[in-house]
Formats: sequence, C-alpha cells, structure tokens
Amino acid sequence: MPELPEVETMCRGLDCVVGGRIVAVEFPRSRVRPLAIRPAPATLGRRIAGRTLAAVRRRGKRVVLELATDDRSADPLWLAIEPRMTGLMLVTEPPSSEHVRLVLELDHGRRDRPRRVLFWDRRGLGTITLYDRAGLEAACGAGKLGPDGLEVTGIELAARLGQSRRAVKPALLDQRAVAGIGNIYAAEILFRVGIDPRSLCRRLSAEAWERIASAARSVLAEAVRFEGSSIGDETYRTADNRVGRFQHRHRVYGRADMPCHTCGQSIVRIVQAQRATFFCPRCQTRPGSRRRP
DNA sequence: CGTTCAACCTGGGCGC
DNA sequence: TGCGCCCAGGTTGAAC
Repeated sequence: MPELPEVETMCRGLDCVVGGRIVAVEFPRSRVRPLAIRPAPATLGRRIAGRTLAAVRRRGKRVVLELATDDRSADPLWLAIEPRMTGLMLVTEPPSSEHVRLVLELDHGRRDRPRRVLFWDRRGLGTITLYDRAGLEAACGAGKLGPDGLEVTGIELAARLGQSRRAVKPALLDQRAVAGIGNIYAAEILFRVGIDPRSLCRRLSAEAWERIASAARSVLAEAVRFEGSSIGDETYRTADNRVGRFQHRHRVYGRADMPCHTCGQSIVRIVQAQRATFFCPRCQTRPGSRRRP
C-alpha cells in the first residue's frame, strides 16, 4: 500500500512525538517473520531503549526515525520502517491488536502528546531495521535510491532510464531510478501525461521525460496534500487514524472497465512485471506507434 | 540486459 | 456454508 504520499503522511503524523524518550520497546508479533526485524528484537530493543526520538524523515517508501542518545554525546542511530503492502505507523489505536509488530512507549515530560508509536502490519511483509550512519547510507543512500519523486527532474529520469529497453511503467517502479513511486502513482502519472505504460523507455524523448518528471512531482505533491490513497477496508490510515482522500482523484488505478473521465473509453487492466497496470487506450499513446485512422 | 517466477504473508471477494 | 482460487499499495533473489 504505502507509496511516497502515504509514507510522507505517516511521517508528518509522527511529528507530534518528536522529542519523546523511548522508555519501553515491545515486539508483540515478532516471531511470525523474524528476519523482518534486524537486529533481532531483543538486541534492537536494548540498543534503542532510553534514546530520544530526535527526528522523523522519509527515505523513499521508508519511515526513518532518528534516535539520539539522551545527552546527545554519541552518534545517533536510525530505525527504518518499511511498511511494504499493509504496514501503518500509528499514534492511535491499531485496527486490531493482532498485527501490532512494534510498540515504542514514549515519555515527553508532558501529557498532551501521544505516549506510544506503533507499527501495525496485517500481512507482515514490512521490515524494521536499525542502522548506524554507514548502514543507513548503504541501505537508503544514493546508491540504492534514486532522486525523490517529489523533486525528480526530467534530466535525471532520462539519464537513469533513457537507454533502457524496459517498458516505462515498470521502469518507474524501480526505486534506483526514482524513489517513492509505486503501482498506483505510476499509473496516475502516465495517464496525466498521455503516455502508454507499455512504451519503451529508449523511445521516449527528452521532452517526454520532462513531462513525466513534472507529472510525478505534481501528482505526488497533490496526493500528499490529500493525505494519500485509502482503498478498501483495513487499509492505509494516517498516523491519527484518518483515511486518505486521494483515491477520489484516481483517474485510472482500480478503474478497469469504467469510463475514462476524459474520453469515455473503458479503462483497461493489463499485467506488466507481475503487477496490474491500468490505463486509457485512447488517451495514452505510444511514441512511434501509428494511431488507427 | 531484461523478463518471469516464486517467496514472503493475511484476508477479502467471487464462483461453484 | 464451505472450498478453492484470484487479488492486493512492495521487494528480493534465482532461473532463463
């Protein structure tokens, strides 16, 4: 579920707990998938207990908590939480107690702030990883993640994907090319620029990459303003348990066989790289392919 | 280089 | 009702 806009919204929702000191750490359902938590829960808990939550940042689709020592004398550590499909960062009650993976009990020295942050993950595909400075750079640095989707330029996209023989939609999901775009927003971005998701990267012009980058920035920023996309029941929520609203502005994602808002033609669902792709066959064209008369 | 498949998981929805 | 199957916002590694 969570792509850039949802993870960004989670991070903003955690601002209210920055400054809190971690007084307890629990891993209620950590036995289900032990490798998803590194180092192992007991070690991780020992290393972060007593530290202060100094900052919350986003790296691509990860929430990164900066954890300083109490007196800030030593280097900070970073706890990276990757929600994958169903993970949520919450400062309120979870949808069910069943799938709570991590609880941080916090002390702010005041009462008007949430006293716990938790990671809830129904499917359990998410990961929790503690890094030092070098580890964070190795896992989430420029070698692993491309420029952030909110800031990516056409020049950067063309440099990373312009020679590729892949289709453009799966290419936009490649986090080394651009960080933060997932299945929903890749579809919405390509609809807004009128490009067929099957178009080969190397056939796209510099101008097309500029339009894609521009649409990526604006669609993602708009989705952040609408606090992400919530689809279905037990789905994405903000940290204080509200639903996002960007799903009402989806033009193609999840709209197979429904009429295109622009031309009325039925939206089509295909599969690319084992993922569903939605697009309008009339509004979205391939460079170099001839339109039927 | 690029694609395909399986795996990691839970649970909702659908056809029979 | 129940069973089996397909589907889902993501990522990784192996095989071809």
